[in-house]
Amino acid sequence: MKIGQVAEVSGLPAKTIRYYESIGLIEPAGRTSSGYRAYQEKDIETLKFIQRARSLGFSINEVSALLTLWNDRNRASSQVKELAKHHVADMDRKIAELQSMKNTLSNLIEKCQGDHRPDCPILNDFAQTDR
Amino acid sequence: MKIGQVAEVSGLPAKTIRYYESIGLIEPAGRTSSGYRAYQEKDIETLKFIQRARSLGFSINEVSALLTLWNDRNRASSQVKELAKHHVADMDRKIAELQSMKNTLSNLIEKCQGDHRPDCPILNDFAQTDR
DNA sequence: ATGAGGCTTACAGTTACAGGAAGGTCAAGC
DNA sequence: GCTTGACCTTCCTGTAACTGTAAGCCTCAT
Repeated sequence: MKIGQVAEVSGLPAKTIRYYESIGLIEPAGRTSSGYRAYQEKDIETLKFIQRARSLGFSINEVSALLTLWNDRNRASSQVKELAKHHVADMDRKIAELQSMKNTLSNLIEKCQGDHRPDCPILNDFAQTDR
Repeated sequence: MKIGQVAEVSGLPAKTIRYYESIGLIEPAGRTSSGYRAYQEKDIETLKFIQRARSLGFSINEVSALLTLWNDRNRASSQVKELAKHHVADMDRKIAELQSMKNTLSNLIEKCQGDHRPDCPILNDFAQTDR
């Protein structure tokens, strides 16, 4: 299979697949006689695995760790669980931060008339020096 | 005031202040005879404004727009409100995305024993080819 | 054999800075 | 007068995870 088809079935852009190879996340693919990348079933499964993990927000480094665990028949499931829990904790932190920023800004928006007049509580708040 | 003190009162690292100058977000600061940046009260207010806007998650580009609006005595408050609402919508999207990823992963985590045994529903799910 | 579309590499651009090197400046202390 | 240490300067590199673009092969159908 050539990279274009692999891109379709894996859900990852061809460009991204080449990138993953370039940073060493995946093994260099085999090549046809003319130099095109040639993928095996196993490679495609790996790329699908990566796509799935990335879509859940794991970083490339985390995905790399997950791949290692996946390929280690004897790993303890606790290792995977720990990694996943860390990631959930990260997401929780980000959600809380976004929520807090959103709440603050929403409050300011409510106070702003939003008409043709220049007076704006949002800008006034940003400009407030004593907070 | 020199950049170090400005960093303290504005809450922005000196490095960041220089960076903002380099990308044109703020006007180049004045200089002392020996070449150090010298800041006026107005500059400091601007930097505080930027810090506040950035802390609410506005991008540099958005902050730039906000600064322009702030300096335009005749802008309509509706312009500011629109910009802010866009940003809240962005944050809402991000929150929803994170929440969805978190829910999916949390479900998988619950199913994983997390003990010394290798069997792991999380990895199994990632490896699932038919989804 | 020719044209379309897929593949190749390589390099630049994105966002918002942080780290570090090499060197100039300033105030205080001996 | 000199040194020391803190602060300042510019310049370059690195980060995360790609995306865009250019210039040039390869393949296949007509």
